[in-house]
Amino acid sequence: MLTFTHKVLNVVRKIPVGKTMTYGEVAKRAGSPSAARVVGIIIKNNFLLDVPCHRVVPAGTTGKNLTVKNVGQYNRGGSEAKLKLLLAEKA
DNA sequence: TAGTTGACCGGAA
DNA sequence: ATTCCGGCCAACT
Repeated sequence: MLTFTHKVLNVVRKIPVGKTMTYGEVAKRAGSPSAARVVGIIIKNNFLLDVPCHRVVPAGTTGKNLTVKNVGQYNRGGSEAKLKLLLAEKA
């Protein structure tokens, strides 16, 4: 029934490799521009590899500002692992 | 069942 | 420039 959760997962799943999308953008695409937090919660509770949660970064985080403090949290190996993955895919 | 928290964002003081 | 507030929806207690 395509709920917010499903939409968010679907959107994140569509993120191409080497690209990053902000929580706000995902939330916007999901149907609720201000529900960026929920996006994090959903992704956090979702452990499927189909959803590249490590490609989702907080707003203002660009390829230049990629730092442990800017990449945001990660349910797998912490911000460090997330940063590593992003750098590896972005290259 | 209801209340509180939470991987955020944008605007305001 | 920094700090505070409200908002959205799902998961946890």
